Amino acid sequence: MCNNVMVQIESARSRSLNDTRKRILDVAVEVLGQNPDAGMGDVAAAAGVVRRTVYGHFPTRSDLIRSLTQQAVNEVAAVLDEVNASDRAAETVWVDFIARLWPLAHRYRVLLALRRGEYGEEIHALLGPVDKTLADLVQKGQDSEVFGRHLPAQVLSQIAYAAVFAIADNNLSGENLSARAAAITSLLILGVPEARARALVDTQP
Amino acid sequence: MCNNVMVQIESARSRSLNDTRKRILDVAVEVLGQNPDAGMGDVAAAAGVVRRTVYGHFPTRSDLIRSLTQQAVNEVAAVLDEVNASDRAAETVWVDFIARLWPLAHRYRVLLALRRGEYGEEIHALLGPVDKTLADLVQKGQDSEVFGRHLPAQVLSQIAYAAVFAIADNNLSGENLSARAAAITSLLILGVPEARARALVDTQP
DNA sequence: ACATTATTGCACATCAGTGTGCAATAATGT
DNA sequence: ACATTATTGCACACTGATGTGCAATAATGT
Repeated sequence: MCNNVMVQIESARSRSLNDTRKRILDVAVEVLGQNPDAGMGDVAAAAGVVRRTVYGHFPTRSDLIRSLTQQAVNEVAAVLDEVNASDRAAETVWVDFIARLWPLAHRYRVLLALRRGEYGEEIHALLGPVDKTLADLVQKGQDSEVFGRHLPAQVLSQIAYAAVFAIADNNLSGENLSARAAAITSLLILGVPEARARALVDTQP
Repeated sequence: MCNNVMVQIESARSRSLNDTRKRILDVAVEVLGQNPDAGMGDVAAAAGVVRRTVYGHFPTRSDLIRSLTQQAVNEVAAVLDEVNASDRAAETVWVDFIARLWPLAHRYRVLLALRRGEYGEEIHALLGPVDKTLADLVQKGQDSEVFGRHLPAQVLSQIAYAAVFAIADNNLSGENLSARAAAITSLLILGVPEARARALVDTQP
């Protein structure tokens, strides 16, 4: 019974706690996205705290990476599931997906950066469901003849959405402009004719 | 004059020397391509020599990376320059380029892997001329209306040939099959209609 | 056989990053 | 004011990778 009080107290401390924790996570996404080999010290410095504090929230570098990846995957998966819930045509779903993915793409390029090197396996595992859902969507598009068959759905989906991340990455100027461009390019990759691609993108803001 | 003899002797030793050096370079491409964070020890082990021997040929890890990158860039640049020499249409040149690039793509995915993290700047510098030539080629294609304008030539070229590397990477099965698929996909990215893309790829083996 | 050179094996110094412990201090809620 | 908790500042041990030095050894060309 006394324990309940303890628990309440513990959850009461959580304001400032979650605050710094969240800031560390945010800045870690940024730092590790730019340099996957950045250490705990770099993250701490960028977050404006001392290295020791980071270890207070994440006992291990692995834990930080894990939490980081988990959050990124969760957000992407949420977008994908939400968009994929309807029974619209694969084309339409894809356009919608890219449109909502775009704001996250540049931020979460850390996912692409971390897929190689040391934590690749783990990230691949976390990313598994997303990859599968995406592959299924592309497969569905291929079955209904709206997407091309020049590559198997599994790899085609990878290339198509990797391209979106790549475009977001090489994007130093107009954000709004490139959002359209990214969507159109990904549709081209999927084998959608340019005219049709433009029509799809423009009729769904 | 005696020095000449020395020089001759020094170049006479070069059989076995260049042999191990080349093997180390070859295996380093492989190892670092799979894991960019691999150390000198890993490379040595994979090459079947002792760590000390690697340091005998490459005084520093940086030197190894540099030589590695230089070789890769040289090969890609050679292909590109050779193909780009003629005054054929941009489409045709591109298809030719991809066809000759393909055998190198999987091997030199190390280039994409190393662009982030620690040596990114240096690699970017070495890759600069290639990137520029490629951008110019795509620009030329855009000027003659055979390539799309959904993205600026500079980033479009990056996306298009990065996709080729990505396809080569996700390629666990048919090599010959994917060579065509890679070429077609890259053309789609460049805004070439699918029918035209297939025609281009098929009429130029 | 001889001389030259590449390779090996081992020891060693160095360095950067990780992770921990603990007391002092600042911020917070009540 | 008080108690609780997060943060800080330092100390330290530990690990893994880098790079060097040197003598022993194997391989090579002449």
